[in-house]
Amino acid sequence: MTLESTIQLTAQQAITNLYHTNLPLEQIVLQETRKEFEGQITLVTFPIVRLSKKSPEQTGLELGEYLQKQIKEIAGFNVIKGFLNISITDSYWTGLLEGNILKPDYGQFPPNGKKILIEYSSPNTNKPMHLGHVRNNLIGYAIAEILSAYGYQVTKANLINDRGVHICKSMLAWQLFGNGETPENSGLKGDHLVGKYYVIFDQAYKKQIEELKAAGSTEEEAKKNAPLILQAQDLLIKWENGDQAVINLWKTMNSWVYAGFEETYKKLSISFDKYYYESNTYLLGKDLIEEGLAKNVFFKKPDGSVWIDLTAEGLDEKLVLRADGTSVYMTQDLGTAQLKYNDFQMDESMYVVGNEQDYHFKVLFLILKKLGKTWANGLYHLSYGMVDLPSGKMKSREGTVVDADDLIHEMITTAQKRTEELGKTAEFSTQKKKDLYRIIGLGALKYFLLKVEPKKRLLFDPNESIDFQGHTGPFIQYTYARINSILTKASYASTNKTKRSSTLTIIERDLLVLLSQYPSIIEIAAKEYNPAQIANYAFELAKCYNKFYHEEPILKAEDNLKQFRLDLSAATASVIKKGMHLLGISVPDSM
RNA sequence: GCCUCCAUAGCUCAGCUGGAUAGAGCAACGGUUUUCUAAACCGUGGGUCUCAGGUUCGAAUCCUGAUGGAGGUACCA
Repeated sequence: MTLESTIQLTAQQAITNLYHTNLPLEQIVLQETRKEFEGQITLVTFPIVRLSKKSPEQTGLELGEYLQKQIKEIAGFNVIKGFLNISITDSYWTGLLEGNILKPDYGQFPPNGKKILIEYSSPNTNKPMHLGHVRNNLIGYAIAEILSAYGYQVTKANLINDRGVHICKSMLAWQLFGNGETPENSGLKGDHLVGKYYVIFDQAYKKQIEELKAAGSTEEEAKKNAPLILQAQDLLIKWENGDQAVINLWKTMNSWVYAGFEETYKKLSISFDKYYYESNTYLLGKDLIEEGLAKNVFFKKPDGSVWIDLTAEGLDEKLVLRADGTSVYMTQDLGTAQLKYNDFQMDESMYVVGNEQDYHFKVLFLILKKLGKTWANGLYHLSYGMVDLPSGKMKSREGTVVDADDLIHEMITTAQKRTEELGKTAEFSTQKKKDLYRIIGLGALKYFLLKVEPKKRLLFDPNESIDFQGHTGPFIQYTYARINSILTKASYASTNKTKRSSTLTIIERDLLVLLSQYPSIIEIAAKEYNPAQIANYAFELAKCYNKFYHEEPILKAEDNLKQFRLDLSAATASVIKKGMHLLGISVPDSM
């Protein structure tokens, strides 16, 4: 049991004994004591005043005395208005170091027996990834790590959108204009090569539309009748019919894209346990349509199309199967949801997908519930905000995208430049430098994207480089490197007993209090599905350590104190490393 | 039209199960290096928490409405 819950329970007991009434536990509010007051834990006594029928001050005093008598870790208290500020003994805080914080599994919750499947990334194979995908990848990966630390058994899945008319557009453009270009003979990364033809298609298509309009067609007719779009649609039909030549081309071009994606994932240290391919799942779901018709969840319109009426839920009617019997997005997703459940029997299934699809997922989950799928209650859409540029939304076809590979490269280059300017790495080996620049550059990028709550939209200005100072990844990495340097110089080894002869300094205690909060931060991040909680905590911790580092000598302290401060430093380094690891960010030994 | 989400310092963001004087970083200005890594630390200035009501001992936080912004509302995905 944590000290906080002990205080809560004892306070509840105190209310029963002193005032002869009961107060539910959740109404006993504890918060961190604000810096300007003495104490570490504060009990808000306003809600209790109406039970005690005494002034807030008197109530606070009575509760404080009761708590101090019952709980040996309480060293003292003070009352200011409706706030009972409780001071905890130094030995409690120092005891946490060896007892908890320095243990290798600090922050790892025991298994909770629940399985969760997290689908994220889910790229299309017609173009390379951009900054929006990077945000998706990082959020998905971080959530997987956080939930894993919280005790879930996590499976990371990637559903690749590898078929459809958009893929055929790239294929067609390559056939028409490619002249046999391959990643090998052009030196282009596979996904970029395919993306290039996607853009070429679009340009040529637009040109045809203009020509048709000039010849008297309406915009709509032109879009529909342009030869290129007809050819692309023809290609899709051939693909669906298994035309060998088309399938071969599709396989070849997709293999280029996969090689490209793997490279990007590797650079981002993103990984998956399970891949689904839409080419294997796009026909699923039709049996669920039959099931829904039989259960009268769906209805058929005269033209044969199948719908669900959600007007009672405040939504619209939604198409689930086309009149010609072919699937729509919803059909596939229904089938894929069932497939995932058949594969894993998970308790929860998460989709990390942008907020532009909020409505789709609302409907998807609702339909599955209406179909009577009990597992549908475990479905969750982790909806995140779009990454916008100052000019607005990124659009692949208009070239207003921040390319993932370009950005990663730029970040690493910038990291190199900054580091060399500081001149600290002169004697590093070439390999060590290379690793370091990668760690710092990616640390800056990942932190930048993860420190913002997922649901909020994110503004990225390509003209303003991502910071390396202040509230950034490199700041935290630097703090780690600094600690590592001290520990190395001291040939640090953890002892079994951390003793602190004199009283703790304020900053030492602040640091210990922060360190003690790490597990509860993980819990909050896991419950909120919010990696930004971890990111902001790591920053607070690093900031607090830097202050400590400036205020107190470590290596020059006398033996007992020195060992304590080394333990404190080691604990901080360990928590920083773990926290950053949850975000997929590495920390360097020196920088 | 209807639905959903967002609005906090010049900029980027924390804080939101209601609690003390609303916090960081960047940018601006000033200071700290014979001392463990200055990617650091300390200080100054900067706020009608979009607006208007309501709930209450207490509202940035909850409720209602308005305004502004984003997204959705396709036999696209």
